[in-house]
Formats: sequence, structure tokens, C-alpha cells
Amino acid sequence: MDDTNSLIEQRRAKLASLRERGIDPFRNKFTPSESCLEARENYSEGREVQLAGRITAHRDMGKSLFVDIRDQSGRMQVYAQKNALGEEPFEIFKHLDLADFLGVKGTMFTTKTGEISVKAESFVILAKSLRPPPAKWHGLEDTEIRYRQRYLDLISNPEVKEVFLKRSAILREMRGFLEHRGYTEVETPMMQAIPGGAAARPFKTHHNALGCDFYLRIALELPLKRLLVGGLDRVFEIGRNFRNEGLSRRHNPEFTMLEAYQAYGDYESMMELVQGLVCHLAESVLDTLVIEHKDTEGNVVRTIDLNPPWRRVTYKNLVRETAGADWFELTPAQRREKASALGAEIGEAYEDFEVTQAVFEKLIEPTLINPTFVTHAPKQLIPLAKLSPDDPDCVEVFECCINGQEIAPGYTEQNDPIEQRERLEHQAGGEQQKLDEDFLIALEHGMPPAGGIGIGVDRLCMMLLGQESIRDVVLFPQLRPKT
RNA sequence: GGGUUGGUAGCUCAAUGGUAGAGCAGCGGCCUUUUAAGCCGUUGGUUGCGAGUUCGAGCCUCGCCCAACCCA
Repeated sequence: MDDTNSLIEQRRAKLASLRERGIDPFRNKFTPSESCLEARENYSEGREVQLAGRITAHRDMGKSLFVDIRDQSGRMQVYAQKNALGEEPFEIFKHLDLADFLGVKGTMFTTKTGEISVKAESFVILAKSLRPPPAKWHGLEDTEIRYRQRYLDLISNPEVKEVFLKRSAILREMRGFLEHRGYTEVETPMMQAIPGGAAARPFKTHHNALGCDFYLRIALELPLKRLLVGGLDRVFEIGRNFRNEGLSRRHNPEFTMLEAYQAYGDYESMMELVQGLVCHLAESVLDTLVIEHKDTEGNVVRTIDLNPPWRRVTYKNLVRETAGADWFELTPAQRREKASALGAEIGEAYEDFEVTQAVFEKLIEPTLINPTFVTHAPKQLIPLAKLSPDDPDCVEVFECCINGQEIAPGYTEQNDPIEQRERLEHQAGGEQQKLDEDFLIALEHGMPPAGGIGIGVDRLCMMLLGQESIRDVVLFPQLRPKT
């Protein structure tokens, strides 16, 4: 990237030439009277405007020329005439490059072909671009450049910009929805002495002044529950989690979670919350409850119908649908054999519940395209939830699956400190995982019964925005640093 | 970690083991309502990096780097 080529040399020469004429093409300030879109919407012949934007096209007619400038709102055509600007300014205008930032003052008019345009009376070069832009109309295809230099992607591919503007809208509506329901947004530490709330490998860092190691958080859960103890009855946090694991189409080492906790709620109230939230997001941002995913040719490959009410089915019943009504009556050895026969890969060391979970993850979850609340998971899977009164093997939880992925787990949260300690100690097992004693002490002070949810915001955005890779909903996805 | 595919001009892509090309962009010229403007001319390459085979390698072989996809 520190390379050079003739195109860059030419632009540097133009910069030098401007400086020789006493022009500084990097201005401190220029105040547009309005955006390009506002100018277009408030068009009247002869109205004077002052606009700014990046030059995205250049059509030279000899003694006059057109350029397109673009700001975030849209595009505006600028018309420059030699006898309107004067000989030397016109010569300078003529040598502007694609991607330069231009400020222009002029009057609005409509061309013969009916396009609203600005006839330039004067102009200012706001920022000279010293490198050529990637493409005029092809767009930028190279995934490596798109991800490493996202700004070029955003300039070249309007649909990419649209995705990220919608992601921003999703986050905004998410906050609005929760605040409207009485939830308070909080911020809790990303650096934790003991990373808890999930089973994942953490990133480690070191604090010099304190002389100790910290871990980047792998979940938001435990600090938020402390706030329930502290009397904040409805809290949520939207923040980054960090997991030191593999990268894939669905995994980025840092990813965004929403977690929300409601005192006096349970897993059922949280199902209502998830359903209401996701429907609100789809309606307010996309204006529809039916999401279509398309391939690169534009063919619809998948349709997700978010219309409520969403299906609710217990984990066991769902497993029986795929693995046989007698699945839970088989012996563990029979289950292992049948799971392999069905096509799930079963590790040597898998415990019995993991065999069933492998069937769920490999054979069932990918088929759950329309929203499905899978309730009552086996208790071994989830140590932070309350046991179900109906089935002591299960916990009062749901996993909301949409688009073949887990999007949102929700629990009736465990608030019995004795029970919680046993479950965590059992989970820690031989791994010598440290218990978060302060969390357990907090529970001993008393936590109200509560429901909680977590939503993987990136995966939610993938589902809502029709993107097949997490890298296409994260502005700066993690790549190996280029040497 | 394993497999597959790919990396050629600023961008998008070509090129039987035999002189590295096109379109666009760029540069120069003509053109005062164009819009993928048009017309004429023209510059631009360490073919990801490094070895090897060969009279000759973008192409074949080996190693490495980066990316995408699939698998673990």
C-alpha cells in the first residue's frame, strides 16, 4: 500500500502545480448550504446553493464540462463553463481528478435532458485525492480490498453502504424499542479478571499499573445480573464480546451482543420480547415481515416469514421429529449409533446429551429458517438457567432459531445461589476454571426472579439484511494483518 | 489445522509452455446542456513472493504469503 505508480505520480504533480499557483487543496472548512439530496428536493430554477462532495464522474465538453459530486445523501451534477468561471479557474476545474472533494457555489437549473444541476459560479478544492479510485461503474469486487479498505468498498458499492446504514438503523430501533419498554441501557466492563457467562476461550491482556492479567469479556451476562441484584429491574447492554476462536462466515473474533434482563419476567416473557423486538426491527427498518435472501444473480434463494406468532416447540419434540419418536427411549449406545447413521459426526468423548445436541446442531438447526423458539433444552447445556418444573432434566430456556442459525437464547435466570454454585462448579469440572465468587456472593444477596435474553446482533443483521457472511455486516472484519 | 478455488495494468477481466492484451480509468487533442457522453491519439506490467524444470514459464513442479468457500 506504500507502493507508487504513474497515476499517483500524476496526482502528486497536480497537487504541486496547484500549490505553485498558491492554492491549498486541503481546506480547513467549507459549509454547504444543504446536502445534495436537499438541494434536489428543494429545487427551483435559479436558486443559489453551496454544495460539497466527492467527484465521482467527469464529462469534458471542451469549453464546458460536467462533473458529478456525491455526499452521503446522494449525487448532484455540476456544470462548469469557461466564460462563467474565467480562463484560469476553468483550467483548474478541468484538471480536477475523480475522487477529489469539491465545494461549489452556483445556481440550480435543469439541463436539456431534464437533470437537475448546479451551474458553478465559483468552486473550492476541499481535498485532493492522491490515489485513483477503484472503479467507475464495475464496483469493487476484490474481497480482500473490500474488507481491508472498507472505505473504498463504501465509495464503490452503494449497496454495501446501504447495508451499513440499515445496520445502524437496526441498532437505533433496538435501543428505542427497549427504552420504550422501560429498559435502561448500561455499560459494563470489557476487561474482566474472570471471564464468565459463556463457555469460550478468552483473549488475555495485561494491566501494567495493577500488575495483573485481564480477559476481554466473552459475554455480558454476569455484570448485568449484578445490576438486577442492585435493583435495576430492566437493563440491557449492546456491546462487543471477544472470543478467541476460529473465524468463519458466521464468526468474527469480536462481535456484538444485545443482552437484556427483566426482573419478574421469565423465559416466556422473554420470548414475547424477542418476537416483538425482531418484528419491530423488520417493520421499522425494512417495512416488511417477509425477508428474502438472494444470490448474486438476484434469484430468491430463501424466504423468511417473521409474521407472528412464532412456532414454539420443545427441544425433545423437535429432536423426535428428526431422530425418531423413540429417541429418548433408546440406550445411549443406540443413540450414538443412530446419530452417526443420520449423518451427525459424533466425537469419541461425547457424553450422551452431546450426542443429541450434535443431532440438533447438524441436522435440525440448519432447517429452522422461519423463526422457531426451541424450548426446554437439557440442563447440561445451560448452567445459568432454572430447572423446568415440568421436566427436571430440562431448563426453562429457549433458543430462537431463524435463518438456520441460533439468533437469540433466553432463560428463566437462575437465582438460587446454592444451586448456581453447584452448576458452575460442575461445569468448571476438571478444567480448573475459576469461579466468579463475587457473582455468587451477589446472588446470595438476593436476585429477583428474572428473564434474560441475548441476541447476536451481527447474525440478526445477516438475517434481516440478506447477507450470507458476517464480514458483510461488520464494517471492519478481522483479517490477518498484511505484512 | 485439512481440502478446493483464486491472486496478471488503478479497476473489471483475457492470454495451447513461444513477442503479456482488452474495456474502463489516466495523459494529450477536438467539442459550451453531457450523463457508462462522443471522436482521434497515447502512457502504463518485478503476472502475490521465492526456488526449480525447460532452449524458453503468467501457464508445469515445490515451498511460502494473502483471500474466498467447504470441512474439522
